[in-house]
Amino acid sequence: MSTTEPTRQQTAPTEQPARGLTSARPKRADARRNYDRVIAAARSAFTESGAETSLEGIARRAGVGIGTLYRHFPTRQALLEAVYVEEVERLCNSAAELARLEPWEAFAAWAEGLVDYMATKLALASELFDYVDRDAPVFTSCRASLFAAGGPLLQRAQAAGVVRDDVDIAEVIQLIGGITKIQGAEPAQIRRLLSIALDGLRRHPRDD
Amino acid sequence: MSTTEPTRQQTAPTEQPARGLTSARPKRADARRNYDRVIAAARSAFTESGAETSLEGIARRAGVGIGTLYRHFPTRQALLEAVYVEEVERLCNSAAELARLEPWEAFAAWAEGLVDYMATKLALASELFDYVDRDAPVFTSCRASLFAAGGPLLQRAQAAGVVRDDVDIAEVIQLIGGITKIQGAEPAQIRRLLSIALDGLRRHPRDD
DNA sequence: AATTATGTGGAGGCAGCCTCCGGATCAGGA
DNA sequence: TCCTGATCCGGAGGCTGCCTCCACATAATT
Repeated sequence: MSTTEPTRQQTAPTEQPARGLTSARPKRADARRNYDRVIAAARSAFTESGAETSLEGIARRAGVGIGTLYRHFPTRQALLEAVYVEEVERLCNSAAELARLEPWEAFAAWAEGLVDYMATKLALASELFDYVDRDAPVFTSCRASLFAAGGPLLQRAQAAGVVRDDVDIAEVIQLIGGITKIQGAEPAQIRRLLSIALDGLRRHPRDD
Repeated sequence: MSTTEPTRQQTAPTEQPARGLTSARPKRADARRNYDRVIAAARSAFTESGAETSLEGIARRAGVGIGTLYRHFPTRQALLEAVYVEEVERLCNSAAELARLEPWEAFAAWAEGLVDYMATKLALASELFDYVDRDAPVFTSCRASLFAAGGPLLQRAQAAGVVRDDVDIAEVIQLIGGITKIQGAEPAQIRRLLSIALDGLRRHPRDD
């Protein structure tokens, strides 16, 4: 198990993973305005044209110079991340509400939400999931957020005996990430594939 | 406009899908020699440095001019495909031998072989699977080969009642492809994730 | 209003993609 | 063997996108 030990920090004591993820926003008014403009332009550009969109195009779209874009996001990755992080935060917040459902239902719903969501942001997900477990600074904490959000749901399901207990949230997310990255498949089909994978995770009480 | 659309005549009037996968080889001696050189260089370059390798580098490596490379492979895709096709053919041929095993074992073994194999060729697979179901001329027939090889194994397993029968080979391959594309995971971990997914496909005779 | 810290934007250097065509090379006939 | 047309080679060059750098502009502060 080379990569970061997944089973480690699922429940990490991260206090406000939800807010502190986004890299420090600039302070001056114009800087902040441009920062937001770039993110907005990037989000729509990535969503529409995939992650291949040129950064120069995004800058143009945002009405700023290419230099400004690079000032805020020194790397293509950084920009991808900034956009991605926002989206993930939103997703994580949904986990809280799912706690009301039955263990399995909650877990499955979260997984489905993840895929569903990713389906629309495939461009981002596809590019970013490639860097999971790599030297991704900000992305690591983002992943931690996902863990923190999904981990409890998984553990609850495992405690209830409806999910095999030899998996951790990192693996589940990787599995889902892999399915998410299937391109050329209808959203409905992806959901079906997910349900198959979930079925592999499930453990029927009277089973075995 | 992400990718250019020179997807014109790469295909040519392909006769047989099984053998004619590789695009028509050139006729003149020197041309054919260079064609083979480029493919060889591309294979090792892609395997070593991932699919990001520059075409110019491949041309240099092959000892030919960049123009020559483009003459034979008008598109980056075309080159990727040419290399990929050869590999897939080899994989497909292995399916025949698996027919001796039990239905489930044969099916699972094939799936594992697929992942195993892809793991080494991740660079290729990752890039190419993105184009599944897209306007990929030659690649389509290549996929057909995969279907032809894996389909019977799946059907046999379904007939024996050990695999749920509401899936087809295309979905299975997509599922596996998705898992294959999980990066940052150890081969062993990927195999575990596959086994989970396979478990979702499996149908125990006394189950349900 | 003046000063200073901070931010802007695009020119420019670099690399990779791809096209184009003058010249080299091959194949077949005299 | 030599000639000749068909075929193929290869790299210069145009283009786009990545990223850096810095003279200039603007917000914040005094």
